[in-house]
Amino acid sequence: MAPGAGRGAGAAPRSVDVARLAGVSQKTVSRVMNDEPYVSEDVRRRVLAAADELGYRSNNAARALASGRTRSIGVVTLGTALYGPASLLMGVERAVRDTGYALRVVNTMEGETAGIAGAVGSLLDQGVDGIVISEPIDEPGGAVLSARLDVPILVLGAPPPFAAPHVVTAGIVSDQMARAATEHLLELGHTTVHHLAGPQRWYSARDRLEGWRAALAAHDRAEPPVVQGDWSAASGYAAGRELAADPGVTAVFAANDDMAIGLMRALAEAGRRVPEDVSVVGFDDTPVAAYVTPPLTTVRQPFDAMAQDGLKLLVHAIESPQADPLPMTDPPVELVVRASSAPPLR
Amino acid sequence: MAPGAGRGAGAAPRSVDVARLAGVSQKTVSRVMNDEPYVSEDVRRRVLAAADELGYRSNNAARALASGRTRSIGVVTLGTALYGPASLLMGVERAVRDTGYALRVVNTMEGETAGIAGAVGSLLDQGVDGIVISEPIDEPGGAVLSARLDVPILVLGAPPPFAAPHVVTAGIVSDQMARAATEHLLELGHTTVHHLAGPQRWYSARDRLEGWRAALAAHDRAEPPVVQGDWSAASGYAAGRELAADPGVTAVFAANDDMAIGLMRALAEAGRRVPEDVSVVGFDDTPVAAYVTPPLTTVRQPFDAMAQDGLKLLVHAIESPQADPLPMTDPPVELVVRASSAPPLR
DNA sequence: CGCAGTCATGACAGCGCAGTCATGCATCGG
DNA sequence: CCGATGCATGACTGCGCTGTCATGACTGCG
Repeated sequence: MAPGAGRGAGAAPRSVDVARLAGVSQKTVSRVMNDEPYVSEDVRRRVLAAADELGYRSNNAARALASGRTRSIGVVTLGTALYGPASLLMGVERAVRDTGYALRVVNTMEGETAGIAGAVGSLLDQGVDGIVISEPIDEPGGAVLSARLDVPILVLGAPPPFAAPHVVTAGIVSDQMARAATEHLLELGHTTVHHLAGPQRWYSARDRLEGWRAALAAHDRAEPPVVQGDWSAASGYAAGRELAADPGVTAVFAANDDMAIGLMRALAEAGRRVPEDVSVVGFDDTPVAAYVTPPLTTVRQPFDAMAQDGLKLLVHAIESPQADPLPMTDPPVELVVRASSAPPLR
Repeated sequence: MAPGAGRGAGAAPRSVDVARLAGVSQKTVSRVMNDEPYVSEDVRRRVLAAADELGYRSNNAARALASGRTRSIGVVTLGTALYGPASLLMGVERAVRDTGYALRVVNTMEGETAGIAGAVGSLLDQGVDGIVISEPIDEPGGAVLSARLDVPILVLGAPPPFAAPHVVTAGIVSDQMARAATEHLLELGHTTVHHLAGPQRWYSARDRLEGWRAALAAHDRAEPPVVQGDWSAASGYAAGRELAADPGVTAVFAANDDMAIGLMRALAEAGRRVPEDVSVVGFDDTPVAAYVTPPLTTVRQPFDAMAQDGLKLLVHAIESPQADPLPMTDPPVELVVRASSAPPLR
């Protein structure tokens, strides 16, 4: 920084420049900018006018340094365009913006070395007041968080994959939804329901598996072997070729819509009609679910509500560190029945 | 800030703490942390060991304040989970991370008052070294950027919707791809090709329209009326009911896969077979495109490559403000031919 | 009328880092 | 053998803001 450089015309205006123009002290400008009390209306107006004239924007770095708070929240997501995670991320962005915080994003990829803990670390390096971990997955070696974790963490869609203080969780409703989906098929008259599961490293996949299992148990049904997929339509297709060969399969609950779509294609190719021969239920209600052949019965998740509820908790934890955590409300779930599920032919 | 509070055990360590432990000056710690030259190997090791022992992380706000750079890049996206924009956002995240910058995200929603200019403003408030605008749309009143825009901007997937200095653009290849898709249908022997367009506020929608138009013109074909959709499968379905009623329609190029899927469903319901009666080509190659009925011929966009190329330009503009802009390389495009397109029956 | 209380404002310091410059020590060439 | 050069390091300062405290003006009340 050249000491005698003066401040060229290009330099961004600072609060003292505004202060000078408004004829007040720099501190008063700060008061106005932060909506602090004890500023007369007259002064407030003058300061705002001066700020506007100069095109003043307060310097965030300086504010963060002086106040010790960055007013930003970091999000860790899995770097995938899958409908569920992507929708949840959009919901989080909206919810964060509503709270007045800024958003920083770090993705992790499956199989990446640093993983979730690395992503959290990079957010802490950047300086955030809180962290959201969206749909975490299990990682090899387990996620070990920095011991000096001093910001609250919200884990969305799963119980935290690690032990840490200040952790709140929201939006664990998959199992109830999965159970509802399975029971829908049982109530249609199917003897049992097969499950096309997501990758078991994902909590949401395990959760849906549990919901399916609970529904079968509640109705005293035998539990057929689980078929594994990886969320992709391709894996659903592969699973479908297997299931199509088994005439005992009359109903399948897939852990997401993409797999359900791949599954239906394999069934069609094998000459098994949906829903006459096999009923299929998906999960997510992706935008195309209603328009594939046949239209897919599926479960709609309230991503926005989950994100909003969760962020309320997080912001509460940030701004009232001492207070008790807020109670969770379960967001509304919806089973959308379409043509892919029907009573079995007899 | 309590003056006499001392620094409790809970306080985050600062560079002077590291310096004290390593027996060097605070400035030397700064040198080591920033990989500056003129530090002996011995000292470097001692400092790193001390930092590790204390769990030191440099304070980003202080660094930004002292250096005048935040080392972060802001992204403005449309807040949608649509496959295309979401994939591009993921690509941008990865590319930003590769450059060593942090990422801040602000969404805009269609119809939101603040719009793109507001999102850019909020990023400038936060302090970013560069801005990426991903798939901008036209806004009512036009986007007027702050006159005091002093950071470079990268517009991804469109020419900038506003005039501003320091703007670079990348990834405008939709029209070529759309043209290729249309020509694929013409070469199969179709007399003409109908177009199911995206919302015309989106540049990418207009671009695909232009490509389609160019292909028809190059082959001296009449240009049938354009059908309007909004990217959704529902709008594709609505358009499909219209098109199905017209026996002259034998080939349709849809501006994205979701609309193509809705379209195919409407055709099926109307008793028009795909591809025997009507060929359909989509755009995006969403994960389910290969598994719908029939599997969809579509165009695959190189989102990651677009993001990486674009960010290379942006970082160059950030770090070498004087230098000429880097040349653009066109990323690879791919037409994926599947069963939804075939020669017309005669 | 005098004192306490409230409101409105300013002076000052310090947040934790990087930039600038000074300094001390080793190395080299003539 | 001595000045010129290069390397390694430290002292000091300031980035632009917020927190704390001091100060003065104004209000109400006994």
